[in-house]
Amino acid sequence: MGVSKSEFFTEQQNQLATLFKAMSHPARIAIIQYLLQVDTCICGDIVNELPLAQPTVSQHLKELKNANIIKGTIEGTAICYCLNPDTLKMIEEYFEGLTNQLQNKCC
Amino acid sequence: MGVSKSEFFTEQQNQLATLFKAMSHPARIAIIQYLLQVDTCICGDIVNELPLAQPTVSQHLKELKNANIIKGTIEGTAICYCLNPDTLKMIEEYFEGLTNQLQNKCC
DNA sequence: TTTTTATATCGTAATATTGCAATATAATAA
DNA sequence: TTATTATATTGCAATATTACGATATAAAAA
Repeated sequence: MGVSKSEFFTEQQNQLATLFKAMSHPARIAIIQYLLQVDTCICGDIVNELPLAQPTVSQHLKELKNANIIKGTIEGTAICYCLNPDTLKMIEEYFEGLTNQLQNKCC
Repeated sequence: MGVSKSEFFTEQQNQLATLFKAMSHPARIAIIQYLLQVDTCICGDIVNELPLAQPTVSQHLKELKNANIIKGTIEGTAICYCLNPDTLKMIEEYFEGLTNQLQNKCC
């Protein structure tokens, strides 16, 4: 059907899946890595950094913003995008807990 | 077009995107969490744990296996699935490096 | 051998994602 | 005011994902 049966899973499971979906495209990974690499948050040249047309980049930025992975504030005619440390920290802590729990297992 | 222009991105960016795509569905998050919770790796009852039909679960397991997030070994008539600590540790370390780099930024 | 049990694969319908041209919007510059 | 510049939205074609019934496979049990 193409529809995730999200109503059968917990809210946490759906939230995590949404976060990972936002990061499941190389262009969006590239955006994250670019925002990490630049010194300042006053950007506005993300479109030129990617091998994709402007509407496509805009769409990817929107998805990252919806997932709270990046923040965008209007800066005159440009828009200043930067990473959201809270969200990334949250994901890090999830994997930290995951690997910690794993250490007590077999495999 | 529906086709990711993966050839324009680095191998690392594509690999990360593939990993996150494998984790971008609540059923697959549920599988990971279930494998983490059970004491032993001798499983084979994952189908009963999920609110999805057997072919659907089989498909999700295949995707997690392709992404190297879980390992499956034949155990008689059943199949023993367990998490792959190496892959999960790798993702954890990626986010660790990411949040460490973020601490020196503004925002 | 036949049956049962566990899992995989095929085929297909419903829906989602990706990408971009065209166009809209909205702020600044001329 | 009329450009110009930066970004967003719309519409749509190509492709991918999700789900599952039907069926296949393959090992163990009867």
